[in-house]
Amino acid sequence: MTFSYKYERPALAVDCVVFGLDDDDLKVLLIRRDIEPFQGRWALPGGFVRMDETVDEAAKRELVEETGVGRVFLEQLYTFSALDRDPRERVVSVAYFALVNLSDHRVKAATDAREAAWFATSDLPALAFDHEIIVDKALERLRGKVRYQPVGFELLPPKFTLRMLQRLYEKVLEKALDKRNFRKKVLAMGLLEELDEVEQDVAHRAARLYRFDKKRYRELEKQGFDFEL
Amino acid sequence: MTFSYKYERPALAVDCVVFGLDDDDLKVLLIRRDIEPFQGRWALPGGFVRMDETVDEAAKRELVEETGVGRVFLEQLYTFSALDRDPRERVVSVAYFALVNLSDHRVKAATDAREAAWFATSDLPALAFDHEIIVDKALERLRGKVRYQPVGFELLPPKFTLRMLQRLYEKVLEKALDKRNFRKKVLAMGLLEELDEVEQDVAHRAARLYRFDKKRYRELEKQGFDFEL
DNA sequence: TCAAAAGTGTTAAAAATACACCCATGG
DNA sequence: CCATGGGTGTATTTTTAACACTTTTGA
Repeated sequence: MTFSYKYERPALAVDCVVFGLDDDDLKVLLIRRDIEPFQGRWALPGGFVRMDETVDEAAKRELVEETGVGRVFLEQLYTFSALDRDPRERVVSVAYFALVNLSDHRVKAATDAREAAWFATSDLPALAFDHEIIVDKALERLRGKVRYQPVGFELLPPKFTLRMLQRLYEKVLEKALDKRNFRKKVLAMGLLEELDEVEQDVAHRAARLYRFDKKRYRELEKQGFDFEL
Repeated sequence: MTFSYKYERPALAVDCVVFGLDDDDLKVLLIRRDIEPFQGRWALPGGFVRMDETVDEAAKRELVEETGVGRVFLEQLYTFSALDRDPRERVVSVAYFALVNLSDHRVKAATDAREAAWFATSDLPALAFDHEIIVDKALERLRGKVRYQPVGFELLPPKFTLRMLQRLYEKVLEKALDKRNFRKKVLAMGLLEELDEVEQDVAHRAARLYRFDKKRYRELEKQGFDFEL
């Protein structure tokens, strides 16, 4: 069966830039292509948009299908449409960027049918299509966003130490931050719930755990509060 | 002649939210639809993407064709893909937002073959398709952007008074600003070139004209300078 | 007892805010 | 001469930046 149109149309796809943070680096989730074009190369998870789903839904679906990653922060990034971005035919792709708590997803991605792996943003392999450009755009967006929206927390487990939070900001913004000033500022916002728990299994004094108070943030937001770090 | 594909594909369109500023208000450029669906309703300028152009190019082209607006600030906004956004068939639309100096374009738009007109953002008519949602998204983006990128100048003539600049920020951000503090801050950035000219034909003391120094901005930007107002 | 990171305050500089009057110009 | 907006400075508060030592814990 085929579908006929009066005018020629590009194919429509989605691609997802999934960021995760581990002890060392900010990472991106890639899958290895098992078909041409770019067979064997690493690429962003993605695929074609179906007629019964929005592009948001397509991005979510592809993410689950290809990497097992579900229930994560996912936001539309940019639409890429260079005429030759796919050698087969004209494909316009709506890119998304996602933030996940890497420790939740480390295993899944590695055990999926298709080879999937995390790569440090500072050390990416050659990518298929225009995916390097897409990753660059996503990084730029993440760096801009993290400063005035509380999206960084999506990269951490629900309970985290202030040190983990600071490292996150340092990795994303690529600059060192002063510990005391950072703690002062972040606590002054009143968005962190101080828990009666400390981290486990560390070879030194255990740090207190905190939780991001989403409810409180939404309240403050309504009152015109601007997150800023 | 028709084009056949193995899988069904949505049509791909672009829509442009063109902002202009006049003495009273922030305005949006709309055109009146002369065909169904939504015949007679006001809508955003836009149209279908051709196979030999990127979506950026399509947006530029449609803007010129439908409104005569060319050489303006134009930036991709968001891609809209709700299944029922067009009653005829599935159409995915990449929205753009544009900033123009309204005094340059006031006449052109009005004399074009198709009826085009500027509407205050605070008083829009009922729009075709999901165009109200698109305008809202564009407004949100403009408000966010104007504070940390020098895009506001695109809404002014090349030579402007500080009062005009302040009014721009007040209209876009929807809040009053203190005159002295505003002038201090904006001049302290060192991005305004003070001209040896004053405004003409005003019924009171004429204000000095300034020009935005784009070259200087790009230099500072390279050195890590962040515009902020 | 050592290594590693947790936790904690103060001071100085810079930036943001609040605020009011005289001046120049054209009608 | 009056109405309109142009142009200007200071004091206060708030925010940011710089900076170092003691404590806790597990190995």
